Amino acid sequence: MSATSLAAMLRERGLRLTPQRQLILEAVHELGHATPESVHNAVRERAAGVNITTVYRTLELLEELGLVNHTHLSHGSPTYSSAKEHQHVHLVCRSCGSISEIDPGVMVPVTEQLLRERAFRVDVGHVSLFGVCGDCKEAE
Amino acid sequence: MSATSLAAMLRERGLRLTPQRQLILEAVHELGHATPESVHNAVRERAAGVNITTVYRTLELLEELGLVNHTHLSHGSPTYSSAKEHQHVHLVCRSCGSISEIDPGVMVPVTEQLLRERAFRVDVGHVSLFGVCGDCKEAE
DNA sequence: CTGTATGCAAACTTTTTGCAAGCTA
DNA sequence: TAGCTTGCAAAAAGTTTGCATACAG
Repeated sequence: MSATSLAAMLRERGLRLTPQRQLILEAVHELGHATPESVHNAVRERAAGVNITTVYRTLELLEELGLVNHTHLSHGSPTYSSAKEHQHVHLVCRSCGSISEIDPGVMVPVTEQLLRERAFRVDVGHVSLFGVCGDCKEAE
Repeated sequence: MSATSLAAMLRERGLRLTPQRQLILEAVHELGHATPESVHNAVRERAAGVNITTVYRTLELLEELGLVNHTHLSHGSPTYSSAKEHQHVHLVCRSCGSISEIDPGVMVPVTEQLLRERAFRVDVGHVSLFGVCGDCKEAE
């Protein structure tokens, strides 16, 4: 996402491009799995004064624009990630808490069936699958 | 889930069967999609003194025992449901907020592939798929 | 200039923790 | 009786809101 295209998307809605919005979007890209708090920390390294409130408001805005998605990977805070760059499905181990990313291609059979049978269009960038990973399964 | 089998599962771990634990488990069964708050309300109709703290602690316990699962259907509170009775996958429309349940069979291709290729065992009772439902898609 | 965006502070909601008293086994 | 459980209160975490100031266009 370049600054100019972000600016264009904002302007289409009568909204403005601000340093905060650029920095927050960049932070989500760089962090990969970003909670509001981790975004806040990352942004403050570059611009000390940015407020957590602005982070919340901007993440919501970026999600409306379709630039980021959020999902719940564990208890507590939501996790945001870039919508455009390499979408992925999360595998969350409920035993050791590890999070891995897999190619969303694995979901194709499901998404096609749901589209066909229920006219439901799954947002693949939003999928988290919970379960037990190989390492923890051995240890059981 | 009968009271006696709950009692047995608890005793195996040196834990105790209490009225609160029975009521909370029953409430999850009856409610289907139960937030901690809705469980609290349901339980208080039968036993006024039960504290929200106990609801949180008990839901966590019941999840450890494998009797309930939780998932995040939207922003905010987690949603608990019975693990044993008819497992289902949730379809959550991010446009109108509607939640529908589908047969977990739709996930079989995915779960089998992940088990085969990554030794990851998906907990199907825990899956929520976000996207846009047919009605909202028409309206776009 | 106009009106959107931000920072600040405070309120709110949800969840967790510590501890004394109560109750199950 | 022993020690697991509960209720209560307070703290902690996470999120939202109102408003005056700052700033993008």
